[in-house]
Amino acid sequence: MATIKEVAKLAGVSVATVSRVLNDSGYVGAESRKKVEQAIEELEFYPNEVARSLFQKKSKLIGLLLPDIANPFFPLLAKGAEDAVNQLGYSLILGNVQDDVEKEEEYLKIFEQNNIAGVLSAVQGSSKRLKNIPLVNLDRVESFEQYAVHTNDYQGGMLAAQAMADRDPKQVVIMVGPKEVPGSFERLAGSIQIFKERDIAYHLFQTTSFRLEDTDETVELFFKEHPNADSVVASNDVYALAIMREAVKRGINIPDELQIIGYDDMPFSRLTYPGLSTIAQPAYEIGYKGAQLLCNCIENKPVKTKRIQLPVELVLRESLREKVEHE
Amino acid sequence: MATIKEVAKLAGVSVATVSRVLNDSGYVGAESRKKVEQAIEELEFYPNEVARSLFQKKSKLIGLLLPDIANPFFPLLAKGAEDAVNQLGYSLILGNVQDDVEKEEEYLKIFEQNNIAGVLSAVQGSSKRLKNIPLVNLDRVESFEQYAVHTNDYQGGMLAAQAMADRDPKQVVIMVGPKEVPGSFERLAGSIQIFKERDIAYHLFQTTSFRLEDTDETVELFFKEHPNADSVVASNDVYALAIMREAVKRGINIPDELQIIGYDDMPFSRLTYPGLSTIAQPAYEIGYKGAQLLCNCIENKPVKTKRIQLPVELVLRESLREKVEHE
DNA sequence: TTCTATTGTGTAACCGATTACACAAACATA
DNA sequence: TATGTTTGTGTAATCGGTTACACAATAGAA
Repeated sequence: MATIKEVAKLAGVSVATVSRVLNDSGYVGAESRKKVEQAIEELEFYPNEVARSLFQKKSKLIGLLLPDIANPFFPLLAKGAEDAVNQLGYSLILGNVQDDVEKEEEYLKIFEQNNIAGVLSAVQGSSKRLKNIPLVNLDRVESFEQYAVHTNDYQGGMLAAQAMADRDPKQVVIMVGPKEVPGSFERLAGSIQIFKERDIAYHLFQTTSFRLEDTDETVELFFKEHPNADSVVASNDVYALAIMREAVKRGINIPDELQIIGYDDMPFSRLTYPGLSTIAQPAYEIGYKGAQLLCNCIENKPVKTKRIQLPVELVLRESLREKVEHE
Repeated sequence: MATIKEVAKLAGVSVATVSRVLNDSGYVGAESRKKVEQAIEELEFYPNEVARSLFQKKSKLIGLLLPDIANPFFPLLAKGAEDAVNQLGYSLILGNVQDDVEKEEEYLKIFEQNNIAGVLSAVQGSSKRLKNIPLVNLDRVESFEQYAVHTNDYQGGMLAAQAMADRDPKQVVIMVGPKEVPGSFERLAGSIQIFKERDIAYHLFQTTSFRLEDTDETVELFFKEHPNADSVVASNDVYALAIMREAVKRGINIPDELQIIGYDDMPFSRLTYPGLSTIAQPAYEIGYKGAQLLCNCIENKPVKTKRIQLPVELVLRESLREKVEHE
């Protein structure tokens, strides 16, 4: 890789002039500019970001913290973030945290060591150690002063419950996501409100993690605790599908004997039959908008709102029964 | 963030001594070492990787090139890579290439600009521009001199075809993956060998991409071209599930009227019912082993084999009929 | 014409680490 | 005791950029 010195030499100017051409800063004569551009072309020069980053104390790298990239919600989010970030001249350092606080801390340290320009975080407490590094929370909201892109979990919980309530549920079970996930509580509250309003009884089933490895166990437990469930509001699509599978396996007809609604609208939720009805979360958008917001912060551009709320949406497929009118 | 200078001052030594303590290099007196360690502790100092990287012309970052992170094969691979790399003190820069050659080139440039230590690539031609940067190909094999971790696609193709051939297929259709994906051809060859040996007729159906967005279109085309297919060897799980869904929707019984086998064993392939029979690719392992191999190259450690081949495995679920013996 | 403002360019310090080299002290060996 | 080796430490150069500052040349204003 050629350096700025070599370019300067070939162009017959000083490194300062080359740098000015590169950054379009300060005054550069037409003559010099041309010579420098030619030299750059000839040497196929492109500046070393490490050197730049050292001086500026700020790199073109953005840290992306994910709870678990194997959870199908996050690749989509990552893709959105990557697209946005890439368009704006940044790149992502991937921090897969596996719901492990230590690993999260470790990554925040690594980020700092690399003069990261900002952090996109879909995990809990990332804000602590970072001093002057902008951070945007994705999906999960920490506190109200922080930047965040998220969805209305309360509304999502309501939508799911509403869809269920409209379909003559007999034995409702609401799966509640892990306590540490702030959204879980909101969703639950939304669902409960609807069921209370409609005067429909419900049971709760607490899941302890969103990790893909734990589904089998959880599903087994679910059927043990709620063998007569006829209407399930699941905490995400993975659990919904897992329950659906187990149900079909047991010869329970979906949706006649057991109807179910998921949460997220994972890409593969429409690949099953019966297709999973679910609350669609705009994972890609969350990543994309979050990255845009972060880049605006990084570059001190005016930011309209610190918090962007994206809508969720009911997606009806075959896992819910026909809607009962006049209720 | 404290610097090495501040540590030196607090400890009453020179920066060189601090550096020696940090890197356990050269001679350091017991007295000095203790003072430095105390200062480090007191200032919560950790070295700036950017400065280190500038001098060494080599960072602790590894580039990860993926064709499409939304394709569920790759998050798993990424997770494996991340786990390994992280254990060895490196971090990943995510390069999601979207099957776009330009974006790939762009990322390779970005990687160079960041003094990347090495590249893990699951995309085609990444080797061109890199001069002295080690690269390990994941899943896809380019040429025989290159480092790679991959599976035996030929064998995979055979396994899939064998499973099918053992189950009294009447109308076989083999879905062939995109031509650009080297493995596709191998798998096809493996499958064809089996069907030829068994004297079973088959049709081919060419898919043009592995991108998640294109499934609907492809499945529609598939049923138009092969309405009477009774045994499908799919090019991956996503297509297999998509076809299964469409079939069930059309009232075609799985597996009695149409049996199907996928490829990959995605996490959600076991969440459907009927569960998808498939050829399991060790995506996580590919990433993990690939990252280990790369790190060994980077650190000039002895490498036993340039190419690691991992086994694939037939996973039987409900999408295939019962095996017919005595054939 | 003279003075100031604008334009153009180079020199050198700087970012925060690593390390070659010089030098001194302590130790071992002859 | 003289000499060589090992140990310990600091100074300064270096990595590849950016930019403050100095200075010169030119243009414009008075």
